[in-house]
Amino acid sequence: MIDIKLLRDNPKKISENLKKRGSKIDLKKISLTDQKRRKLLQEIENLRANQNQANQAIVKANGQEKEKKIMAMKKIAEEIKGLSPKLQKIEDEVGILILELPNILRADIKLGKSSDDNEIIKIVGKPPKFSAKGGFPAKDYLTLAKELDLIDVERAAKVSGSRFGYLKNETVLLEFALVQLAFDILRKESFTIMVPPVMICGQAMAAMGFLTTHGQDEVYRLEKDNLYLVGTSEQSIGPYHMNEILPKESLPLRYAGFSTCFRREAGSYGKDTKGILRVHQFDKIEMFSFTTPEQSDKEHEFLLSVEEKLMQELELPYRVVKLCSADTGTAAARTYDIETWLPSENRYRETHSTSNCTDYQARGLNIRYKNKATGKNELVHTLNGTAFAIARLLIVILENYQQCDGSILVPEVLQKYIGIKEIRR
RNA sequence: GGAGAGUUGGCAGAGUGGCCGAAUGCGGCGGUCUUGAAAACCGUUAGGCCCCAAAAGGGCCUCGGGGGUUCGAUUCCCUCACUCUCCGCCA
Repeated sequence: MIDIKLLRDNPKKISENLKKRGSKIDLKKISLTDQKRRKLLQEIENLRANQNQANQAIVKANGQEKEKKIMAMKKIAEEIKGLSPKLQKIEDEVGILILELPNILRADIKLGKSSDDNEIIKIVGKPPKFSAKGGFPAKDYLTLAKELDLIDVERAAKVSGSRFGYLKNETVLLEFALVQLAFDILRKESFTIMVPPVMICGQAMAAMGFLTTHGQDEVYRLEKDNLYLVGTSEQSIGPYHMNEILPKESLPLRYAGFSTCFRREAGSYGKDTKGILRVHQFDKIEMFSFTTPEQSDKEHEFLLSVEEKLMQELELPYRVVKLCSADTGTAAARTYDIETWLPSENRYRETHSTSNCTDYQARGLNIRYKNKATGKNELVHTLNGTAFAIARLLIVILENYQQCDGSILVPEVLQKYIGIKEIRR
């Protein structure tokens, strides 16, 4: 969440930010509710101050006088009891409204209306030219997977419904090879690797910025146990340091988590319905950093560079895109996507995303560090980035590494992990 | 799933209705002493919110979370969460 004080001190900054993002949130309503809240809070605090003073007097008094004073206090106690639920209600209201406000965009974010306005930062590698090179048209990954018995979505539909898949045979080997490659590289870059919980409590989910009215539709909730399934391990790594004050020397603090990710994909009916590009369940390795405010932009570039390194190791053609104002997610102040070439669609598709969430998540999580210069505890910045979203990586590997004879080469860097050089039947 | 015990500051650990944001010890920070260090001694050491343009200052809240009893709750009651021990079940 953003700092509610900003609503008082610099509401213009917020309204301009909302405008850039194309958001229609009613700022006035939040502002008025907050004013009401503070007024009521003052009232109650004054009454409590009275009460506290009077209680001191009661301690010292005796006999009849004590009785008298106690009787007098009953009225104030009643008054406070009457006001408290009102305050509670209005605080809840403000709490919900403030969660809707998106993070303040970084100054370098380009104004835009949709993903069409995203900036292409760079293009690395060349898309393979199938018809020219091998004299054959590129098959899409589902065709390849069917021919080679690598992915089964038909039977998954029977067992689980739409948007699920079984990985089979070499795709399973490839998954674990990708995991090993990622962890090998990330450990060298001082990430602490982890396998985090995939079920988290509501407080953690809300603090990470995923329980907005809009976001709620996207997450699975386990009603009986009041737990949420994570849509990315970012959601369980961020809260790892909830309510802690981190030693400044430890920053930047880097984690990389492997987890299954669960997404309802509520708003995406009809979009990417085939195959495993957009599924309810997939595995992913996610990077996550805690930094000081000064470090975070540099760390963002670092996370992007790690993503690129991983892609270059696999020798996949990709481009880097900086999302425009309208396409940047609620919690993020800046987001870069990596889009990898997908031959069957003859275009780049998103495989990675890295965001600087500045203090937006840290505020809700209450994660701080001691700033020695000011002597105060200040909020850290949090950043996240995809190392490998396995399902999508499998797709781009299968398609980009396909051969004219229908087999698929295993990227060289992965061969040592699985002991085979190609997939063929 | 059943039975029991617990949850207090950075840590350990007192406190069983008001003088308790909280004894004491350890740790941390600063100082004295010392060429330097250790020891000893002295001092200091939680967080959040509100008012105030800011500073100064003032106020409120927090003893696992929430609720209740009471003029007043760390202390009594209810409830939830978590931790530990034993039994059952289980990979």
